Amino acid sequence: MSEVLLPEVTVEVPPEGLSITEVSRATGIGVEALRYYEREGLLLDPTPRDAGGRRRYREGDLAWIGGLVMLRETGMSIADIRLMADLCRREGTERERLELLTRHRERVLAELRRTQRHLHAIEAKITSYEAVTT
Amino acid sequence: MSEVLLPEVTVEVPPEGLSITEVSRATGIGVEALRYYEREGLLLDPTPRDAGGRRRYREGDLAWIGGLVMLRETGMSIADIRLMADLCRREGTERERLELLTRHRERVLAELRRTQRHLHAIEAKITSYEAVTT
DNA sequence: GTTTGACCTGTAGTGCGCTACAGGTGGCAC
DNA sequence: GTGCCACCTGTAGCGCACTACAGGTCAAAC
Repeated sequence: MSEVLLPEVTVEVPPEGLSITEVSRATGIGVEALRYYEREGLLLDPTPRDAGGRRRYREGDLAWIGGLVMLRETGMSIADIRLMADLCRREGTERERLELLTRHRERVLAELRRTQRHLHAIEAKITSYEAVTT
Repeated sequence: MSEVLLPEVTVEVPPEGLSITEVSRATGIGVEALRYYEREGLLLDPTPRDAGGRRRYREGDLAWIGGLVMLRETGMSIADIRLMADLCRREGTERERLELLTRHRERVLAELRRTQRHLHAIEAKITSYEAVTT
């Protein structure tokens, strides 16, 4: 079975899991950043280890990391992601999770709209330069 | 005459210009940041001063700052904005300015599309939580 | 058995973009 | 003339999110 990590990324996860370097390559997150996220409590639970103490990421770990990437890349702070992880560890916190996500969505939407406005202005400038440089 | 600073912000600029605090309020940029931008060579030319050495921003200064805000808020680095300012001080650099802007537009567009993809995923999650918490 | 290399922990350092003083000046209000 | 306040310069400090060691372990490769 293969795991949909991000809309544009799919990974095959063998039964023994993936090494940290493999996850890094699949997600685009650096190895040090992956360890940092774990240290900071951003993962749902500590990554399972093999006999030698090395991290082995399973499908569930990958799924969570996929979500984490989306939150990070849309600008959610480390502190808020930790909050989300803390909530997801406790049952009956669905309402709070929903609130956190909803507030995040509002911020992302506002930022998206602002960027689009600015983009239009930038494109107008580009057009005027194109007229000059032809 | 009133100046269109940003698509959503218009300022009345008196003939003697605006003080740094007034510009700060109009643009949302902090006073310290405005001084920092000037120090870093992000302004087209040093802001004109009154007899006492205080900055007095005129329409032209405001127009440039409006553009600067758009570049910053779409994620252009301080270094690249300085580059743009350097180019705009020299004539015959229109082609380079166009290139810089075009590369920036590509980055902004890519980021915008990624954010939109992530937003869809976040909204799907929100929907599923809404189903649970009703 | 030793070399190689990927991994580990713990801690210190980095880059960016501000932000916060400290210490001083200029001009108006009273 | 003395408060007071907004402004000035110069420099130091900060918050965030990593990133880079140093020094060590473990397992397979030779």
